[in-house]
Amino acid sequence: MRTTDLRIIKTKQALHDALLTLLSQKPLEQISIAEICREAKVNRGTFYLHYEQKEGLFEEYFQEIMEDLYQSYEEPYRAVTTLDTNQLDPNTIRIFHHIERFKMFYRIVFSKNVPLTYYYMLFDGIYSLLKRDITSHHVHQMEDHISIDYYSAYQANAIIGLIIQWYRGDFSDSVTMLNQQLAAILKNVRSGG
Amino acid sequence: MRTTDLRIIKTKQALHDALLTLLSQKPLEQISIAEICREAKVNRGTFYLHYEQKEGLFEEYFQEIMEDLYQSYEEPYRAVTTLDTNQLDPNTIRIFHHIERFKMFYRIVFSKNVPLTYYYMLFDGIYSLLKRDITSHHVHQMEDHISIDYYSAYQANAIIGLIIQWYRGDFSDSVTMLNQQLAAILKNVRSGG
DNA sequence: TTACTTATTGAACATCTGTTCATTAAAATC
DNA sequence: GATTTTAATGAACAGATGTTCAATAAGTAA
Repeated sequence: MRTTDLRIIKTKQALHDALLTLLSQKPLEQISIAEICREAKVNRGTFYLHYEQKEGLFEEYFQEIMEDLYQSYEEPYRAVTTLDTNQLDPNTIRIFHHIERFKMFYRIVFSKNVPLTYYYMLFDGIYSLLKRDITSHHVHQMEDHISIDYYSAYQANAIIGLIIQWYRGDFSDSVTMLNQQLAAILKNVRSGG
Repeated sequence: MRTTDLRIIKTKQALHDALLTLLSQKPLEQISIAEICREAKVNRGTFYLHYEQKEGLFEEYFQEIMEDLYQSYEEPYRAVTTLDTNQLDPNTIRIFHHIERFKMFYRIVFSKNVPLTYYYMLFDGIYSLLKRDITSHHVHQMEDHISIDYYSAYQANAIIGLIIQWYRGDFSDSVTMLNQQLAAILKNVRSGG
């Protein structure tokens, strides 16, 4: 099962394409493994050679999306002009652009019947980005008995809380609005709300 | 389908009991609907008359757990003695006792392969408790352009972030530790960490 | 008790799941 | 190009899913 084998690459590509095609027609939970295999013209047994569930296949896409999240986070911050009130955590704030860009994807990730796995993938992504920053920039200012792991989990999931709220309003609020909300919350809480 | 019909009550009770029995033997994802029905001595078609998935059955238990959460939140705060550094949000802090009490349950709720539904049930529970408090106590001190909905979602999910971290360490940290972490984080962030 | 209402049953159906295995064929390696 | 390695196939399996339907029995109401 070396991943460089051309047969494996072809099979996976066919399954990827089939999943994308089907996802444009119906939600993930209504797509069966058998259906994906029919569409991909791949034997069903072959599917189980590479994945355990259709979710595993979906996860491979998610990895690519997470790559974009990391890059969004790294890239220099530009749209500061709209936010006059603060310059806090511009890094954090870029996350909403990423979500917006892949909102079709995140509509799946946040839907009720999907397994928690995807949630954790997003959580882990944001968590590790924040943890890196917290470790390097904030640790010297922090209460010394705060666990960095708990603190990072707290902050990462708080942001996802905003995203959940955003998702539940079908992403109808603008990215700017989300940025402002986060900025205002951080500012408010610091000044002792 | 009136819920007072004795036949319905008996059927649901049998399914509940069967689920509990099976949950003591294996995780939810390994339990099939057919298995539950065999154990409950209820026709499989009858199951579908009341629920769509086994998750729906599990949800009914969750409602009871949520009742306990609400009561935990309401009940007078007692264990303040361990927390000398602050008196902030004692209400919030009582949540960890509740999680601890039902940790067997929450091990299921936070496991990877379970649908997001349960997460949302917990989220909605904490969200509505916080929102009520935020609306009644904090609104006059808050930045006026902060949406209470976003703010509540932020705070509620932040707390769940701590719980996720706790869960991932198999709940080995003490409730006191969690209380201290939350208190320290809130204190830290307020003083401008 | 009787008559009415409706939840439950069992059977059947097409489809899906997860797994196994010998066979085939496509790659990698020499 | 020949040989070796191994991925993919097709067929078959027991069991699960989700749905339908007429028959039954358990409940409600008079």
